[in-house]
Amino acid sequence: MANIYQVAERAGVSLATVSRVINGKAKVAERTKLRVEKAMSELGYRPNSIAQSLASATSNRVGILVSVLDGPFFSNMLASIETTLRDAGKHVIITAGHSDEVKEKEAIEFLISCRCDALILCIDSISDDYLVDLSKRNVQFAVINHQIPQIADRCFIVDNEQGGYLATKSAIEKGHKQIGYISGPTYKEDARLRLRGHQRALQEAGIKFDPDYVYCGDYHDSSGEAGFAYLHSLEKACTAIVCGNDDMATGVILGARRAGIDMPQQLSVIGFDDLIFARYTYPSLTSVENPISDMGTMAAYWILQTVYKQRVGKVIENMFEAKMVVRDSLSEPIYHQSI
Amino acid sequence: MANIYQVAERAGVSLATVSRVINGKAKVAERTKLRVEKAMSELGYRPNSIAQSLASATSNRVGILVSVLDGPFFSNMLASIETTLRDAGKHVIITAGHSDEVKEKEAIEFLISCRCDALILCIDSISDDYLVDLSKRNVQFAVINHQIPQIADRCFIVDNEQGGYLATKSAIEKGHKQIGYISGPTYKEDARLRLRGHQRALQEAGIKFDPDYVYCGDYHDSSGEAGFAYLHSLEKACTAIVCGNDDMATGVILGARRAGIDMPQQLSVIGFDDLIFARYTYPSLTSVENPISDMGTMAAYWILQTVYKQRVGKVIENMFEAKMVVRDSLSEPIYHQSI
DNA sequence: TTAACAAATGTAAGCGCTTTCATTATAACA
DNA sequence: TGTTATAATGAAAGCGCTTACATTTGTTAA
Repeated sequence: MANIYQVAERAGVSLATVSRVINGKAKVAERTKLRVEKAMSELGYRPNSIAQSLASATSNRVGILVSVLDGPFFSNMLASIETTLRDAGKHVIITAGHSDEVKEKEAIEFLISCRCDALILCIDSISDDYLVDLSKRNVQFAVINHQIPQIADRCFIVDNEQGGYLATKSAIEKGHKQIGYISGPTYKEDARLRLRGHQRALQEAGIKFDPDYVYCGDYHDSSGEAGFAYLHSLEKACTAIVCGNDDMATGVILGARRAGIDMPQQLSVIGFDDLIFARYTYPSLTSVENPISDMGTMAAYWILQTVYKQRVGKVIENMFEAKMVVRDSLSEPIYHQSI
Repeated sequence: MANIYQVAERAGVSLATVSRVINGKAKVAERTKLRVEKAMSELGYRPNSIAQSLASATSNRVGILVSVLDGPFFSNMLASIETTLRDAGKHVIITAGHSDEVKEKEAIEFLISCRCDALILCIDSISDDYLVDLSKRNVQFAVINHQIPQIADRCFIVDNEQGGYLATKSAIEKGHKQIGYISGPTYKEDARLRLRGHQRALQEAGIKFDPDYVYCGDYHDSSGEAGFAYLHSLEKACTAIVCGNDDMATGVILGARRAGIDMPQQLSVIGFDDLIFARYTYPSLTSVENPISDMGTMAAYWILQTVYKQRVGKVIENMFEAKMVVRDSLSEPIYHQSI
């Protein structure tokens, strides 16, 4: 493939001039610019991005680290990040951390050794302290789904507390009073915040919060089943179960069906995330939308603006609203209907 | 960050020697090797992969193009490709083609201009001819999910005919005789092959193939619903519907439930792909496993072997077996049970 | 001891660009 | 017309490596 010398020769200019028309920064006389462009297209010339990177000390690579690459949660986000960054001429390198602290750190080091200009991190096993340290090593990065006070400007999150609040509130509005909650692991901040929102909704409605009606799961569907079994065994049965995510809600649905419980008549179920399969469960799952894709796009814009000094016509927002997506798995409780 | 000169200086050797210990190809005396390694770790040195790429004319990048990045189908595959290639020290650049011919071609050009050493293509809108041409432009690539005779050695596919055969055969074995089929768009080879397998299973069982019992959908769930409506309206109703993929099978389930049909008692449904949500539908979906993830891994091995001349201890296979995954949506037909 | 050869290491060119600084062409004005 | 300011272009160094080739060092055998 042709290189910049050959273009320069063909256009009868120096390679510096060719470089100028490639980058469009410095000004070049219109006539010579046309000559150069003609030579470039005649030769089918494409700048060698590797040489550009080496000479300019900018790789134009953005590294993305997600905790799980397989599974539906991040795929929309990856798609929107990829689109946004590719439009800006950046390359996206994607790695998976497999929800493991060691592997996630390795992946970060891998991305750094790839000379990424910036990273987007969607992780769940790495401590805040590590990330704060990372920010001091002058590694540029954005964090999705995780709020770290010291570096809040580069964190992009959904309002988890509000999401938990809305989920429980929507159950209360249907008339539910006995509401179980299956939480994600409470060492995770998002799980804690969602639970806190749940409590606030109860309190606001004058319903006493009873810790016995909270089961702490691990965000996987099996713990949804286990949580259902636990809540089902309690003296006073729940008429609704709010879950910290959709996977666990799915587990509840499976468990409840196995127990011969009619949904939503006898039991309403609410999830969180609004994953793609929420509409395929039976009954279709009412859930809190997690705008993970918007967060990814915003993180990409933040990087374009902060790292690449591009003017993106966007206001950078760090916190995203949660919204209810109501489907069939939420209805009025049976004792309410029978009045 | 330190560069190779500083390492060389600290170790008291020339930079060529440092380069040799980095790459491990040429031999270096054990003593000097240790000195160099000591210097590297003391300086926290990491080779600059961009400079390596430029000097060696190998980018160590592999580009992946998938037709849809959002959605569950490819995410497992991406995960396994990424793991395999990262272990081999390659960087993975992922792009989406959005099932659009122009965009897919643009994406290929983008990946080429990224100087990828090789591509892995999972696409559905680009013609065979284009890919054959591409192979002549000495672009190295593997194709997943698509069989092209001229370049068969670099194509990795599931045995679609066998998959379609197995799906229908499993229905026949349960006693179904009136079996509807909802096909993917027949301009796609995989859809045609799956349908052909369906026909073979019927023929083998002595059931006459009736084209009226085939509905041609577009692989999306809405066309599953439409296909159900069509098959349901026929004089003699089907007791089982075999679908070209899981999305359409999901559409059938939704449509059938809306029509008040009991599944699987009154209607069995079989999908293809065994997507992650197959176990969450109700009834849980019997499907043909599409080993997309294994195919991705194999394509990665093929690239490591063919492009990077690495010895991978693997036999490269191009065609993968389809396997039935039986769940609740397939049962004996009602008239059979009542005997 | 020394010739002959192999192993280890060094030298230097080059990969294809960007960018600083120097130079030349052009324009503006007295 | 000559002078100066300004715009356009060119020359050349360097980004951090790899690698062909040259040189030095070490080893073996006569």
